[in-house]
Amino acid sequence: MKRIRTSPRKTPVQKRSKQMVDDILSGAIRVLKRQGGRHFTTVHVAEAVGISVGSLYQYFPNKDAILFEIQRLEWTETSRSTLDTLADMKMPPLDRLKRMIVQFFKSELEEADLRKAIAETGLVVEDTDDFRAIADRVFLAMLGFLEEILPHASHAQRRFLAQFLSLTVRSLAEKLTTQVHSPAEIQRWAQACTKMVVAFLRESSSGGPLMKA
Amino acid sequence: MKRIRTSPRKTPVQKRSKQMVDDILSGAIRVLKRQGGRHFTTVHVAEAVGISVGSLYQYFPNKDAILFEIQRLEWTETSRSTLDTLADMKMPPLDRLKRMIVQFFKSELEEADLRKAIAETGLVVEDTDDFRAIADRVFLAMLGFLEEILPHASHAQRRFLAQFLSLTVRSLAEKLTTQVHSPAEIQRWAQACTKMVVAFLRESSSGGPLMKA
Amino acid sequence: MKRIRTSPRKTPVQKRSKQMVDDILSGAIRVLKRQGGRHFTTVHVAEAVGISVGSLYQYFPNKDAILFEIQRLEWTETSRSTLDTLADMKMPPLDRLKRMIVQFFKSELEEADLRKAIAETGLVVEDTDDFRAIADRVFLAMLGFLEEILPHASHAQRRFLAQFLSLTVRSLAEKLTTQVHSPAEIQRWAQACTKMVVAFLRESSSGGPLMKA
Amino acid sequence: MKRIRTSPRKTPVQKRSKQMVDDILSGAIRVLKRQGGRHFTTVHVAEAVGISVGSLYQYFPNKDAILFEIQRLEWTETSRSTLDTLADMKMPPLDRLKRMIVQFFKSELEEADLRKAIAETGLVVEDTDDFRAIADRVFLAMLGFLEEILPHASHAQRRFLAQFLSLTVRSLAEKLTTQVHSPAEIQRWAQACTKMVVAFLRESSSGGPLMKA
DNA sequence: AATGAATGAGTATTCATTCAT
DNA sequence: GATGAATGAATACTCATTCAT
Repeated sequence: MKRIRTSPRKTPVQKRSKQMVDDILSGAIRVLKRQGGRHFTTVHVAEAVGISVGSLYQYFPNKDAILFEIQRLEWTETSRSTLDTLADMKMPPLDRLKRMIVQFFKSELEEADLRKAIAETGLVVEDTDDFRAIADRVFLAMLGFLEEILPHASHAQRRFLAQFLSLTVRSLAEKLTTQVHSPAEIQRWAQACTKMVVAFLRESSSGGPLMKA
Repeated sequence: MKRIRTSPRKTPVQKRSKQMVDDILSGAIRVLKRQGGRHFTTVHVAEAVGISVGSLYQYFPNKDAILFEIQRLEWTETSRSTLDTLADMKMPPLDRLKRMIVQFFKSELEEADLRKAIAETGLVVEDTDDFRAIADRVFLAMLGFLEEILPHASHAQRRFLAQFLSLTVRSLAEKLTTQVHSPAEIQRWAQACTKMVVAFLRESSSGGPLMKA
Repeated sequence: MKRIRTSPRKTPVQKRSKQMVDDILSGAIRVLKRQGGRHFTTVHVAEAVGISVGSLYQYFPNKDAILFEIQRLEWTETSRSTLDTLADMKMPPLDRLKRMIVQFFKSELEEADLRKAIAETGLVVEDTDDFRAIADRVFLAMLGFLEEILPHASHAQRRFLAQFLSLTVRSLAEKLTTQVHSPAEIQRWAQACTKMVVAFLRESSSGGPLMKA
Repeated sequence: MKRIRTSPRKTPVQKRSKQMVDDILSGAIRVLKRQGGRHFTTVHVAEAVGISVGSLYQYFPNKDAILFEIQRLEWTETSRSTLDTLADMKMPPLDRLKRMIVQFFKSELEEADLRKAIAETGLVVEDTDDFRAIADRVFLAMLGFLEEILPHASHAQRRFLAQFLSLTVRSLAEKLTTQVHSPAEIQRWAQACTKMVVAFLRESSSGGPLMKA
């Protein structure tokens, strides 16, 4: 089982390197979107960036590392903006939840073709430390949120719910956006998703009060 | 966009051929599970089956067709047993739903490593006629089920719900089983899933009665 | 250098065999014309004939032998009708020559696509006993013709001329018909060819008389 | 109908590349002459050149392109030296014609085995732009020559003659040299060919004067 | 005699990665 | 640091020929 070496050969420190890494990643994304995952080659990427393959390998130890980093960034970015919303105390909890879900679905829609291309690539990253780190962050945010709205639930129950809800929303959004591409439709699904999740939460808080929306 | 040619070059005749096709598929599955999707090659499969590459190509037009067929069979089988449960009139509706979800999660768990290997292969089959045919069958069964338990809902509403629920359950089950492998855990998630879905249905039937569980 | 085994594994004696051989050859010709030389395979031929590959090999020792036989037959047939004309004593000699050339060009035109397909096959047969046998027959006929019209030339001179004229006409006709496909054009070239040949003969007979046309 | 892609994937830069291309071509020619067209494989060529297959493909997009280039170069070279002779105003016209024909036959003799090997390869290039470009150049040169010696002929007549003579000489030389390999014999045939052509030209100029020989 | 499934060597082509310049 | 030519293992697929039934 081929381990994915993710770390760049040499840690990029200077700004120049950071810039280069970014350029490579956007070049790679361009190649993925344009040619699909089956034609994603290092030479293509280097060409798209306007550098040589050799230079590419100065910043990434191998091809998979590039794909991996693209995934990681997308997740990081999506989860960050998503969690910001969830933690935005200016809104009532359920509004935040709803907003977050809609936002998340939209952002998954935007990345749908990229995700498809990465899938064609054969890269599978679900069981990776970096991935789990992000998932953990989401988990914690969700846990915080649940403490807010389900103060009477047991800790264990909230832990489970946090994972359950994250995974449900994420998996549905990912799968959906590979099949449906109309923003209006996506919106509708996001609303249904919200409704379902809320119904579930309400049920789960039975006995205890669910905060009002 | 490379079309997947599914049908064998020559229609295999009789039982002997049927046997051969089955052997190839199980060989292919063995290779996938043992070596992962990245080493799934025609030669490996032929070796695993104990035949020559040439013979392989007598029964499948190309490598993708083998993977495709594995997927198709898995889906067909899973959806069939799943739908049988949903239509089993000996049980009250919500019991059937619950049972179906648990069953579905279990069967996805069994196929988890296979699905991962196929994913590593880079094959993307979501937008394929065969796939959609199966999805349609599931959709219709779900529609029938919803007519039973949500008799007062509009047709359009039921259509949407049918798609929504199918996709939700399927995407959650698939994603979950790539990460969690303990049957007990899976069971727990399946129950939560059921609870969520039922809560959602109850909410959706508000005004009208939801059959008793 | 791979020798071409031309003789069938077992000499076909009965009518049935003769018939079969013919069927195979016409099937092969059909395949050549339809699919071109690059896709000329034994299985295709067998299918076209409506028999099994195994049976094919009952009548021809290998694929090249089929191609070879097609060539041989075409040559035999073309040369036969051609030589008949040359030997048809009812016409004055130069009329026969002219007629023969025109006829030959036409028949090469008809076979042009077949010849192209065979060429794509990579079969080269020029230096083969069977080929030389036919060439010899043509040579002898031409020699006879030259005795008629150049009675005063030396034997050696006539021998050379016989070969020269045969090869000239044949090579021109073959090359021409791979490039020009309009019958009218071919006719025109055949006439020019005749004129050239006659001029040459007249010149070659200088001193002695060239028969009147 | 498979188009032949001639240009290399990437334009090779500078002299170094030019050298490499030349090396590959001579290696390919060596392979063709040594092993014949049936064993002309990319691996063999790479070995003969002393490089890897990968490098081969840096300079030629596919196998056919190599063969094609060999042919093209041979034609270019042969036609060039041939046309130089035909245009060499220091000699009287018919001497130039004679010399050209002899020269052409000799050069075809030298390339005979190469041509045979290429033929065995199954490559058919007659109806290709590059080929026609060369043929056109020959045609124009011949046309110029005919203006010189047949000033009274019509333009149309000269056009036809130019094509006719080119094709006649070329086809005869090619065919002959696949069968006869003695330089003395070739010489003799070239002379006969010249004589025939001149006789034909004389005839064609009847009425008008043909320059003195 | 006929069949056609099985064979497996053969081949073109790709592409991640290295390393001399 | 940058370059990009060179590498060559990897791999899908073909097809002439055989031979058990």
